[in-house]
Amino acid sequence: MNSPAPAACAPAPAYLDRLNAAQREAVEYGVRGNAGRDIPGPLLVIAGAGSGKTNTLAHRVAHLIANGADPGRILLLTFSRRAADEMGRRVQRILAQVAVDTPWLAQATLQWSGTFHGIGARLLREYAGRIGLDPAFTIHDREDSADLMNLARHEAGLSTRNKRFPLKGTCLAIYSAAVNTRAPLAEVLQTTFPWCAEWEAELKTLFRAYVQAKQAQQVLDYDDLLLYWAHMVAEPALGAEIGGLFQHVLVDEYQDTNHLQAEILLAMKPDGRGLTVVGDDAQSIYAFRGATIRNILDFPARFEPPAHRVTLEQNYRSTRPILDAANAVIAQAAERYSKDLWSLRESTARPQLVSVRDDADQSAFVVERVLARREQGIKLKQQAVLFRAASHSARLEMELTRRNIPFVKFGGLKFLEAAHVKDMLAVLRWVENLRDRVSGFRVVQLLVGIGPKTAGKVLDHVVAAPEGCELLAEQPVPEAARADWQAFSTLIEHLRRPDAPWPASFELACRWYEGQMPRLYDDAVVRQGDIQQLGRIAATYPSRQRFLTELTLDPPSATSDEAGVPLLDEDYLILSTMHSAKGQEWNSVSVLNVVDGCVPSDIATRSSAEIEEERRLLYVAMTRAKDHLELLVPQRFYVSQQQGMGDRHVYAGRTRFIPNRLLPQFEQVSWPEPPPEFRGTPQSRQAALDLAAKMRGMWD
DNA sequence: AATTGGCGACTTTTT
DNA sequence: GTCGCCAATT
Repeated sequence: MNSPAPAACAPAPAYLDRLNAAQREAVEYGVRGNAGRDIPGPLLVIAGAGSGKTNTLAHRVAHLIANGADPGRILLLTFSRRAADEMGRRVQRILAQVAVDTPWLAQATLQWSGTFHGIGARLLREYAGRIGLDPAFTIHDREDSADLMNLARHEAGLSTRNKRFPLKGTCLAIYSAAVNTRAPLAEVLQTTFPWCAEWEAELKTLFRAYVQAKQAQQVLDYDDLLLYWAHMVAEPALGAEIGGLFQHVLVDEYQDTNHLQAEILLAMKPDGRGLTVVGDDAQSIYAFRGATIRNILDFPARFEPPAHRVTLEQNYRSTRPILDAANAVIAQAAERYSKDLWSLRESTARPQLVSVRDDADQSAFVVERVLARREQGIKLKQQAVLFRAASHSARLEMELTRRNIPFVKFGGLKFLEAAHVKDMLAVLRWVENLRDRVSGFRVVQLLVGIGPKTAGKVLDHVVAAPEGCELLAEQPVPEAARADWQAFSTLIEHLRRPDAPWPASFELACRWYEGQMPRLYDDAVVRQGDIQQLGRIAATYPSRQRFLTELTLDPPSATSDEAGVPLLDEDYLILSTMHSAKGQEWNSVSVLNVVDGCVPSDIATRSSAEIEEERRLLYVAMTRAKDHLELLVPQRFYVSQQQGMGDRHVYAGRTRFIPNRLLPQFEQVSWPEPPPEFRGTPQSRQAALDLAAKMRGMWD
């Protein structure tokens, strides 16, 4: 290695100067310039909101590489693909600065960075042969998995009971919760799905059938990517081999990992050497997905000696009044968190608590303020509107569209759930894996004259056929469908050839499907736009398999009002669910519907654990703001549909997370402001308002 | 056997 | 406004 190892007395590299003491400790812990032979012990970094977490992690990765670690043997696990990309960019930027004396460093790129699920998929394909898995397995997204669960549910005769059996989505949620928390079914039912507890035995049977179906069809669901990975590395020999691929494993957002993910890490790095985890227990918001705060709290004690712990408490993001308000909200949590955040960014502007009449006024207010701030030079991209559920922004979206303000919405995305997009993907997935029954069932029924019965027969024949000669053309389809079937089977056979070019074969499939669309959908023209959009995405992947895998694991995270990804240099407002806002920051943040029943969501107030998670969610939303924060409190809150068929409007109060004694942290605002000439009691205002004008108007 | 029409139940957050 | 299931119709 031609990199000069820094001597003990050499001045610290310049890139470390920008860090504060705690950040620097986190970056330098256990890193010694000896070409990476000495692997540091386990490290836990508790990084408060806005404390430079991403930057610190990126610096640690760069520092490891600069000190001789092999970039190809660093595994970086992030929460989303977007976070992985951002981290990669930052590491490269830092290395480029270091590389003045050591040019080879500038070439270093991370080979293994991505989400747990993405990395799992990649490892499973590489090790498929060793664990009895077909390397061409396809991956089901949540809806596909639910469909397969439904198939199993019908076959097990569970759909026609006198008593209603849980629906497919619920069954899958129960299954997933059991897998991800590694808890026995009875316990999961008891704690999370008490209303389904009576079905324990039937559910067990169903899950057994579901697993069998997946295996027969060579498909994996999201949970399998973790589950197979965990079982693979639990095998001592394989665990050591796969763990040994990586000198360093760094995990971001560790507070939102689940039991299964922790198991994977421990199996790969049993003594914790080379392991770094970063997170914030106050920002844990994915318990509904099996994440547990215990992972981060119990991390140090899992090792002997315990993991080293560094806490980043200085917040660089928010002004002091914003941080004070956020701290006050989280301080009321039942559990005391492990740090106190502080900021040096002075400001006299407190966050605003804005009282508006209803949804319409809320949207009008937000639009007005967003435009006003843009006038002051704050770009739309630097402003975000956050909300609890994707549907809460509907009214605002209408208003923005009406006033021609471009926006991009993150979270709650339905692009891949639209029927026509699913059709098209099912074609490709069936081509990839003819045993995939969910895809096949969908595709075959696209033809005229073929329904569930024929489709079932066809799929049985395909599976029964000897490997490699499925002879699609000779399937038992009714006379009426014969001609269409010929064209269709030729297409599929053609696409299945190993030398079928990509993305040209997408176009081919697309042309066939577009032929079916007018018959299937009244609004085929609109839907064709989506299919073309899909084609553009497909063209950015090197192969059909990569396209299918990565689209399932990392679906497009945003939609804009107009079809098509907005140009990067275009300015647009950010709309996002609070969950999708994780890890982001904006100059100004508006939070919609800060109302009880919404935050906390009234569906999530069954247990105190759920309420605590909602509190953290509000905390996450508030701490996204740098300079401006406004929380909107509509007095009349529109509820789209609730079980009780009461009013569609609910008069809800301000969220319970901001009780009266917290009010001094906020500036309280009413909107619309009463016009100056009518300032006074509400009664006098109204009395003065109408009558006088009407009297005069009578004689005009 | 496929398709169409109608009725009832449900509607968080996401890899 | 939508999804899933069932009965009537082609």
